[in-house]
Amino acid sequence: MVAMRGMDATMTGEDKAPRTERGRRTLRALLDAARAEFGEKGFHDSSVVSITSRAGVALGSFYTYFDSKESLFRALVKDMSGQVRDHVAPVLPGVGDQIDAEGRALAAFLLFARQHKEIYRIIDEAEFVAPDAWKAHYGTTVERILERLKAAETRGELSGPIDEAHAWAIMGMNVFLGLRYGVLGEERAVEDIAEVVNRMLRKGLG
Amino acid sequence: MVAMRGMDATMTGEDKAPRTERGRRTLRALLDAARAEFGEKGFHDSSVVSITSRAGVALGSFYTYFDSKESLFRALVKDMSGQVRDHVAPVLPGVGDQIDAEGRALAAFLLFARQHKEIYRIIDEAEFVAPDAWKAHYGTTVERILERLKAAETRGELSGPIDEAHAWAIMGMNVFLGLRYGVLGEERAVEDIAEVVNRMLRKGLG
Amino acid sequence: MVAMRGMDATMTGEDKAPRTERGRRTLRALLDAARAEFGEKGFHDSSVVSITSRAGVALGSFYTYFDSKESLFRALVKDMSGQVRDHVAPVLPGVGDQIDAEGRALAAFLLFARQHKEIYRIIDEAEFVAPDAWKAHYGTTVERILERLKAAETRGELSGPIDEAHAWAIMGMNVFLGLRYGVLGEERAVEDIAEVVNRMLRKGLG
Amino acid sequence: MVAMRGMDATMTGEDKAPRTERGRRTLRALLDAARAEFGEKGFHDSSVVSITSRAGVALGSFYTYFDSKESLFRALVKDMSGQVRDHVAPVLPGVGDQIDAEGRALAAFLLFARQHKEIYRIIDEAEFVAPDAWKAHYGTTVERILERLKAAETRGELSGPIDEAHAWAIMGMNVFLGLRYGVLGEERAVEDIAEVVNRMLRKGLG
DNA sequence: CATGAATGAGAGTTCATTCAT
DNA sequence: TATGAATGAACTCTCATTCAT
Repeated sequence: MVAMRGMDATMTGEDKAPRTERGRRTLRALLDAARAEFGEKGFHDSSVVSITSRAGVALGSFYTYFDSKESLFRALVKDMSGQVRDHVAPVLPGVGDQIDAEGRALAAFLLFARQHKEIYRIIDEAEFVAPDAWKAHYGTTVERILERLKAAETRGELSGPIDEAHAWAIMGMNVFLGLRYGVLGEERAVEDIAEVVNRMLRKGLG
Repeated sequence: MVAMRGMDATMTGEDKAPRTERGRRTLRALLDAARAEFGEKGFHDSSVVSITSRAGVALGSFYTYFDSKESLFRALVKDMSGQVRDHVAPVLPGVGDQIDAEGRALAAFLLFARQHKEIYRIIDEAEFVAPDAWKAHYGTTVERILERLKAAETRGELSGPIDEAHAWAIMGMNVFLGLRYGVLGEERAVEDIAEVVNRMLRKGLG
Repeated sequence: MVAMRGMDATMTGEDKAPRTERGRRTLRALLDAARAEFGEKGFHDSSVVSITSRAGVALGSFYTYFDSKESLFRALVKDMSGQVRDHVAPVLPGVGDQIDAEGRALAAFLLFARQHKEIYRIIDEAEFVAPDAWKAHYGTTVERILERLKAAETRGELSGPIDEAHAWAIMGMNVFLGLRYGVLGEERAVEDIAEVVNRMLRKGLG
Repeated sequence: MVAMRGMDATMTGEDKAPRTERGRRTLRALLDAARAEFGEKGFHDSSVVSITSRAGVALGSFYTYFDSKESLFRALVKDMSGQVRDHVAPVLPGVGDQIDAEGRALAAFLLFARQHKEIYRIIDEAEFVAPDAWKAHYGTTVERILERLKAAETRGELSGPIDEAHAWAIMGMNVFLGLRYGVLGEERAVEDIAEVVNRMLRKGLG
């Protein structure tokens, strides 16, 4: 992904790891509190005091585990990005061709978004707060989509030529459908939405 | 859309309108400075002092025209939302069917995004800073797309049934393609991208 | 009044007098607006813009007539102080002795306070905003009371020796009774209150 | 009144209480600094920076203990109101009748005012800055006076009928005598002033 | 490891006053 | 005289981060 050059997806290992069981519990509590807080109020209206008080730990303890409010946010974005991946990956192999698989992936993503509505607020805000993590998220997502499409093209399932733009287009569709039918409203079945896309991808609208 | 042409969406309702020519110049300077500042640094890293100093006016003058930093941001979002609309609308009528028209719309949008790269930072951040303006932007955008698709369906140009999900899918594609090929990189011609989408919408990928 | 040394009761003639009829009307409008504004909101929560807009004149016009917000306030305090005096003085001569006269004075003052409830807010706040005007008000008031009492003592109406403390005591009674039965509530007739004081002054409570 | 003795009226309900000894010291320093600052300069000319710098603590520490400049002022008014009460109450029981007792109360109040000259500036300004605390102060003061007078009337010490107006009259006398002979000048002995009032209340001026 | 008081840079906002028109 | 835009000093309050206990 040429445009993604410069993204730093490898900034793992910052922040301090807990060494005791008690420490592990405190860290967990902080992460959960942060996810709720950032999801509800956004990065700037969230405060470290509020996060620690949600977590039931002392203010100072925050800095035992994180270097800064930003570094916690970054950790959260990476975590959620990974979770999406882990949630969607298992449904990709299955009956049917790649277009069917993309439909299943969208359905799985919609389900995930419904269970974790805060994901949009957090990942979207990463554009401003943690640009590297944000670029990493969308960069790897689009790369994965493109690889799948290329492989399908090679297998003759798609009438190419497939290029990067297709992957961006599909990611955009998924993101906005996830926003609309995952977060903003749940009035339609995820399979229904997946079917709409499936038809579009298979035969177009014409 | 036509009804919107020329109307100053920036100063609707809130904030005070200037009564003299000098005041009009000051207001213009503030809006321009704000667009640049917010586009470069985002809402929270932008400051009113910095905006006024860019604009070459005194700090206090800001509050002659705007109630708050937020209200300026809101005004800007509405303004840019209107500009996108005004930029895209003229290309919609033309030769070919609705799918061709959507392709032209995307190309026009890409050109606009290239000329106004700050639009993404500003409209995206509105999700957090001015949620109402943000919802209004995407809400009217999707409505307009849906109307066009429905009309085309009625004309028999599209093999329905068309529903809201199609509009969201198309908006998502456009937004992410605009981000990728309008803002992040300009290595491909806008017609090229439009053609990719055109093919997808016309015949799918199958 | 030894303690009042230093008060500047003579600062008349500051501010600019209007020379035209139109100017006279503007000045009048400003004074009326100021009285209402200061009475409602107090000095610090009142603003020059608000006063001028109440008066229906332009902001800049304020400085055509007053040097500053404070100087307007000072003018108002002197004005109201004079009005109290002018309202009470006429009732002093009359049937009965000096104690009767003091009762009539209190009744007249209560009536005035009921018609001009803002007087308390304005004169009380003068302690902080225009100390000289405040000292002048209470200084001349107490002097006038003391003179009357001394004269009555000379006439044999009072069993002396009368001194300054009596005057302060009576002024204090009047001020607090005016606050209670003039401003805070009007449930008792002013003659009723005057009668209570009359009895106290005539025979005490014992 | 007795029930009030020793209780910290300063920290009732609002504002945060310190949990450590160090915190207690900081809070104390802030309160002392505030009393001096407000007493000298009044509420509006006092600033939080100035108060904290007097107290020798950082600006931010102010907000560890108080919600706002106003809330500190309110706390101070309540505190001083309580202190007056606690200072005067002990002298009420004693030899003689209720009129003697009121004289002792006035003398005690004068002494207190001499030691705490800032009390007038602070309580008077509360009319504008903390109206509730101001009303509470004068309301409870007048109630207590009225109760004492009624009880004395019942015991046959006073020739009634006593009503609320008497209490307001006496409070007014005390307040203005306290201002004149407690704050503005100390040239007369407090017993002297008390004696003047004693005679007035016992036999009137007639 | 946990605690919470202390710190202070920095931000947004107000408004009396000035002044060009 | 009247107007209202322009000015900028001054102020309150926030909050991420540090550190002594």
